[in-house]
Amino acid sequence: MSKNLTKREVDYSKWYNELVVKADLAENSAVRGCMVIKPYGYAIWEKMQAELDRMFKETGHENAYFPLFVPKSLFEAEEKNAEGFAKECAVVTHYRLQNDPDKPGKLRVDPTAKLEEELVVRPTSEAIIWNTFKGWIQSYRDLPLLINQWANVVRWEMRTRLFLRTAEFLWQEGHTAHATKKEAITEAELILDVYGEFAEKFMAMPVIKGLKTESERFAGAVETYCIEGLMQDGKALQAGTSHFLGQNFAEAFDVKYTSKEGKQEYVWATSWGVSTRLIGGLIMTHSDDLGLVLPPRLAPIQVVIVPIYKGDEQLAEISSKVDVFIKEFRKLGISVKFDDRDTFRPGAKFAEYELKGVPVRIAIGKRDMENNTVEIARRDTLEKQSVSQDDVVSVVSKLLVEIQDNLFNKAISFRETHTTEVDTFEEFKEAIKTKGGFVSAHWDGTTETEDKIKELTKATIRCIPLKNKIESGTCVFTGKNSSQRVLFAKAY
RNA sequence: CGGGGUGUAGCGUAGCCCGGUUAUCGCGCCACGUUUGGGACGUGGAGGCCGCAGGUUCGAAUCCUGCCACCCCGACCA
Repeated sequence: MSKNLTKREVDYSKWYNELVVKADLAENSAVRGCMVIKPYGYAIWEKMQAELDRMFKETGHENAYFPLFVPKSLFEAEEKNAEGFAKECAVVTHYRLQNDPDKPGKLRVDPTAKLEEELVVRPTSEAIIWNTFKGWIQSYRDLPLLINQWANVVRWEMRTRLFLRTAEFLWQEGHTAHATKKEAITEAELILDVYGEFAEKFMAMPVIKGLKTESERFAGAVETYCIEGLMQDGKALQAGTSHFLGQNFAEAFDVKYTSKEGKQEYVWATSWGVSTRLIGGLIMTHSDDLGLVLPPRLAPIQVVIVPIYKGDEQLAEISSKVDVFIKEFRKLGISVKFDDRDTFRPGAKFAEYELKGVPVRIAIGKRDMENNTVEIARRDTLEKQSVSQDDVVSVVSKLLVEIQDNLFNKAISFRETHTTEVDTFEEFKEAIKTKGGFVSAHWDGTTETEDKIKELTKATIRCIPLKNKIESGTCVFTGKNSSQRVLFAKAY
């Protein structure tokens, strides 16, 4: 499984295990595909959460929390949405266990404790939230309603893949209600920009903003916007989506408001989300054979200091110097860890922090103490330099910015060299098969053509880029007229 | 749900075809000592219902039957 995370055939299980272990309850297939996220992996998620949460709040959104369980009758209210998720819902049917009369010491479901109405474990929360919004919205003065929820959801996928498609995952889901169509579309696009900025500025993962085709659209949406990243193995990753829901949910849940003119109107809606899949994207965008490579802005530990010493006396001397650095780093908001464990040798520590993707490592030993220097190593290029102790803090803080930029630039140039414009289906097949990455081609706009191409090449339309230039051409498959290119790729 | 594969210590494995003492090796773990500028070394030690249940046999990790789990490839999907 972990081997699928990048193209290289190396054993990633070791560093992968630093982040996550799969839930593995003996003899129990029920939790297949769920994750146990270990503290270090979770810390990355917390960093992501913090930044996204800040960005949502800066754009006027508020957090709230809604139930995990959705009564089936609510779930099925918006038909397309219900139909789209029906195949992957976990359902609660009973509320009590009892001792099993046939098997002492074992429990069974109490057959008398059957629920009147089944409860769906949320695969997404539109239904329960819109049922609640009905009570919150009466007047145009109640709008816009801009709500976000941090939560877990469950989607019972047939096949799971760690971080990218787990049965249970953590995410944020935004749900908004607006007075006008225009305002709702603006909101969906605003969030897409937030996601794009987060991906590029924080994750250093370049993304293409675009629109989904009809077949890839969210169930119940009028339009689905997305950001698409490109992983090192040439496969695309849908990293976030923002949906313009029209009035579908307002109609399904009868959410109306009284306008300034005194008329009853249905509200307009959006929903949007990103999940722990982003951790998978982060891993697959930057990691190398030595382990994770984390962009400084999301690294739980930005700088690690490893002392090299013989005996307590040397350690004490080094520690008092390091204490000064730590104070200065903290003053600048740089997270720093001093690893003075005497149970591991320096080499083992170096390897460990490379595995964990810590952007900058400082080593300081007796020799450095004599020369008033430290050794600074950067994770992205693995370069080392000797720096005067007087300059450590300024050098490192510049280096963190440089690493962040370098990771982004590297990923951008990877994407550039793995994006191919083609005009014939032969070129198309060749590009998908041998090179991977994005293939930019004209498409006649029909689902039939999209399906055929998928069948023949396994590539799907990732998006119709928003910043597309209009150029007339002919569909790479059918030869029909087309006004713009779309991006195809094999995807996760 | 279809097609293929694999289950042996915390992890990775040898042994299985061709049944035969006390199940192999490496990593990791524990103790002591020596070490410490790129994953240290030595000595000693702990850890196994060989996936589960039946069967064949004097004898099963090995052969047979059934079941279970996991992985890969499809269908589905953020």
